[in-house]
Amino acid sequence: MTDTGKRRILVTSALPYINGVKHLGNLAGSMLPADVYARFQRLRGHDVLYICATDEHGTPAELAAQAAGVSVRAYCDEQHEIQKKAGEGFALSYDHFGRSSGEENARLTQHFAHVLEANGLIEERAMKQVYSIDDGRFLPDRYVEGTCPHCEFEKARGDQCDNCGRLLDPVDLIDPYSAVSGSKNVEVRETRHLFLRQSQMQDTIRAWVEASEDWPQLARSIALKWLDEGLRDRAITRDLSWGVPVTSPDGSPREGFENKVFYVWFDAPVEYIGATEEWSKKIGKPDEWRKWWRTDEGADDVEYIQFMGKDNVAFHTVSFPVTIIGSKEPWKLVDQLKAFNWVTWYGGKFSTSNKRGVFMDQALDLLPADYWRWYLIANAPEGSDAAFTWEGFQASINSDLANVLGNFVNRITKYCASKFDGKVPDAGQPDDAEAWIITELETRLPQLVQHYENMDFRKVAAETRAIWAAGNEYLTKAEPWVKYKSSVDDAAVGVRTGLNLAALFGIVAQPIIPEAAKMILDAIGIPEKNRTMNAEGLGDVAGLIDALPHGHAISPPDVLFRKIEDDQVAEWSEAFGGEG
RNA sequence: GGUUCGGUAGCUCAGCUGGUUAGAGCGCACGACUCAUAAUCGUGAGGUCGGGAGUUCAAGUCUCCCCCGAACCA
Repeated sequence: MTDTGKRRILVTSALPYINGVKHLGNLAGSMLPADVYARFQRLRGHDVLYICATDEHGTPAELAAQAAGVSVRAYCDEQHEIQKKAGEGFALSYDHFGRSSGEENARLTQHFAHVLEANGLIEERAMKQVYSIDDGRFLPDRYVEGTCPHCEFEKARGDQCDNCGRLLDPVDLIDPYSAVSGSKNVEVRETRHLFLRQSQMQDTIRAWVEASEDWPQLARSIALKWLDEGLRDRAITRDLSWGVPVTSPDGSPREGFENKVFYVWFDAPVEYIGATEEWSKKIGKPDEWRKWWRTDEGADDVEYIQFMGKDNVAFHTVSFPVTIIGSKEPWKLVDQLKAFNWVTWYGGKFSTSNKRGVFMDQALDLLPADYWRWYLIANAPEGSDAAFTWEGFQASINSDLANVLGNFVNRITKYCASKFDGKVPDAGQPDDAEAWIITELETRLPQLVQHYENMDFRKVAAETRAIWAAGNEYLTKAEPWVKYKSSVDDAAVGVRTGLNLAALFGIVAQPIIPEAAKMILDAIGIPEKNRTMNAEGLGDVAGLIDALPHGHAISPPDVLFRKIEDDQVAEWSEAFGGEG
């Protein structure tokens, strides 16, 4: 933190794989909470950089492109745009949404490989691998299929058997054949690959993990589990054409690796840095990324927070740190991790083929992004897996958004329009009701901020809702519609305070439901510069509830949230699955 | 199989280092109000905190065993 109190916060969310639109569970487990957090910290006045990207390399992308009958590059170009659009549709406020297939990532990945090798952490090793004579190439794990040596399933993939679930080595398959051409004309040949000697880094990584005492329990225990089992050396190259080429330090193709690329898990996390460099170029400051990633060039005061699903924890706490720390260069390491469990569909898995679950693009065809954002944050899979159900979704939206927030804004703005000419009333003095709401907010607003800082998203949503609910309670106490009959001035205080509360509710709603929040703040006419959640603003509650200029004109917004009807739930359950 | 995390009101969950009558939201019942998207506000019913044993002056909160669920195992 600088002496102005302005923090520099780097936020990344796990890179979604290029292969297809993500479902709500993927959204809820990394991109969405990262966005909510980034938005909050920006509103606090901090310097936030939120980076994400598509993870494009690897066998699944090649296979999908092949199935679609297009080149991998074309396939990724198309899929990247689709995912980018889906992200925009959900109002994900990336500063940059990059691509791991970009040149920045390639250069950085090659750089890391070179320095790691210079530090003795990468070595070439010979290994046996399946070679397809008809295809004229070595076959990476998933390109080989055959009979499982354990269960005799006939279509086991080289890396894993879909029948018995065991992990396999492709050379152990019985009657192997090429998944590319179907040719059985294959043989086991010796080839060479680069291995990352993670075992050498065991103690260093353990010391780093153990020093990171404030990591959440989920992240820490997964990391320590891996370390307890011992880090294994892993091959970081594959026989593919789609990926980061393996080069010599001078940039030329490495001898014997002309037809190989780095394995996707090695280059993907480097894209956090690569995407930041892409952003840097985009804003016309090609060296700016270094201030976020090089501790010797200004990144020493950066707070770096990673958001990810639990499946990614090992890569972020062990694998990628091996790369970063092993380079012995002053790169920024993660400070805080937030790991999520899964969102399930009625307790089961999302499945495209079985019509179970809603994917990001489909969701936006049904309802505005805010509806999904609210539900997924209020029910974030933090402590354990969380089940999405239409019934829970309906209850949450109708109660929290439509009844508590939407109706509050509606009732106070409409009443103001009908009785006070749509202008913030000037008359009247605060009394007990105003004192009550001030006390209420003086305890709740700091709690809200604390929950954000702790990244407790369910609590963030619950506290946000409680603040909105306090507005309704206030109106019951102030009852301007009753006072209006005896004293218009007494009623005026309640309306004025109510309008200011509506504005405040819009402000605190911004990180979670940005679009609806904007509608509220626009309707009340809050200038952009007054929409912050900084410490000074939230600290002066008495000022907050009388902040609008007296006489200022407001206009009731349209209905903010339409309720979800029972027949819609029935229809969507039919279309997307439901009721287990 | 190993490891980890869970099992608290009908539902979804909070309950930090053990300490007054175990909490919230939804749902439900009743009442109030009428500005509002039949919204809101209040009150209440409802739990032997998965089961068993133990430690302690005191356990949802610690220990052991068992049952059930979920996840991870490169």
